[in-house]
Amino acid sequence: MTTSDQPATLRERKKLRTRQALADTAVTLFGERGFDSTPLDALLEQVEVSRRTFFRNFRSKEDVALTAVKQLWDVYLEVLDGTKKSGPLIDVFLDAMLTTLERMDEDWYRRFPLTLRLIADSPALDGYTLRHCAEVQAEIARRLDGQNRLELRLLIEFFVATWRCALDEWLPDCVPGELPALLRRSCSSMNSALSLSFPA
Amino acid sequence: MTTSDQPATLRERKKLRTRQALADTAVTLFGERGFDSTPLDALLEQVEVSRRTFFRNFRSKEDVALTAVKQLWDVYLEVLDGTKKSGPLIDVFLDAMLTTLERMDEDWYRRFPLTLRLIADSPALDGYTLRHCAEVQAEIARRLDGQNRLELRLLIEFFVATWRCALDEWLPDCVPGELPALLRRSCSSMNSALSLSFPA
DNA sequence: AGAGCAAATGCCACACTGTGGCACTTCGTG
DNA sequence: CACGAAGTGCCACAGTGTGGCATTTGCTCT
Repeated sequence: MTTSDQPATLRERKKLRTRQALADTAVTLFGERGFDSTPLDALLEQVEVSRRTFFRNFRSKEDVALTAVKQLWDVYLEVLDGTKKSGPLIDVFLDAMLTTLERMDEDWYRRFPLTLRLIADSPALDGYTLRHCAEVQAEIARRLDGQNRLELRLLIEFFVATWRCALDEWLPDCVPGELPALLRRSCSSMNSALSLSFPA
Repeated sequence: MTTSDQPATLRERKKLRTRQALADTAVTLFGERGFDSTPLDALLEQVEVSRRTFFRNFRSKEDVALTAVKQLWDVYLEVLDGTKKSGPLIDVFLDAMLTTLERMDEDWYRRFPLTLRLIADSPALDGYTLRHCAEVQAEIARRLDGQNRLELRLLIEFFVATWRCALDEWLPDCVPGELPALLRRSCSSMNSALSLSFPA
């Protein structure tokens, strides 16, 4: 479960509520009408906030649509920080993601698949997501900063790529319980992928 | 050297010239004033074409800035098609890229580093590039479509990621002759990256 | 409880990207 | 030389994102 620390002040709670309302309405509204073909104004009208307010809460139209993705990686970085990093790094990365998936709540498992479908349908959104992944990867590298930077960088790239492959296989059905197994399977295929020969 | 097949008709040559002028001026102009902070109008004014004409030649402002990147991958796909695909697939991918690098002409080696710096300075451009890479990867997968799709997909992801890592190391100096060696080194680090342990 | 303060919001205007319609020029072709 | 087609320019418009400024709303201190 995600730690939902409620802010004390009423003002902050109110702001958080509009943030959630925007993110929540975004995935459903964009899901119904398409991300590219839905004007931002449609979202603003439905949530009843002004453009000014929206852009104080989110950087862009893409940003609000990808809230679920960002939440995942935020939790992932937290989990990674609280992990004793020993043994094969790939296992560290994998275990951290499995733990992260356990921590996400039910509502997230409702919004995340919707978000993935938005991404699959919109190249612009996909590019934005990939860029976000790149930032997360840089952040991971920064926190683990060791000697062999090239190999570390490569491993991080490989892991995130493997994660995205697992998501692609998960996408059609999006049964929450199946995702960990798919991720494990992808990770266990990494080595044999490298030694793949042609023809098969 | 890139195959510069000149179109017979005068009209097509003219159109091609404006295309090249736009792409060429774009990298230098954006390089001087920054991609995000340079209005498209500045480019149009310098090349003396209307917006209408520009958007018939390029999909977006990002598109014209990334011409060199697209050219690289276009050639890469050609080379890959003309390669006898046998043995370890990773070597096939690597060799194809080495061949591709040999085929690019001098002017490309002037524009490509400029483009990389643009990308490094602009998140939006970076996202667009990553998205383009994803499309290329899908295209590669389509052409090799074999049995074990997951592992093939993984390998392609890994290779392109490794290529991008090599580019990052190449970026500071951008000496054309050094790129192949950097790419070889990155590729030869792939296996050890997977078995990386912590602490180092 | 009331006054003052700071944060959040809404409204307005603007810059920039990208698209579609339409007229005009220019090139290719009979 | 004339006709058709491709290319181009001009114009207007939708949509995204930003900044200024007044107003409201919640917080805090007396």
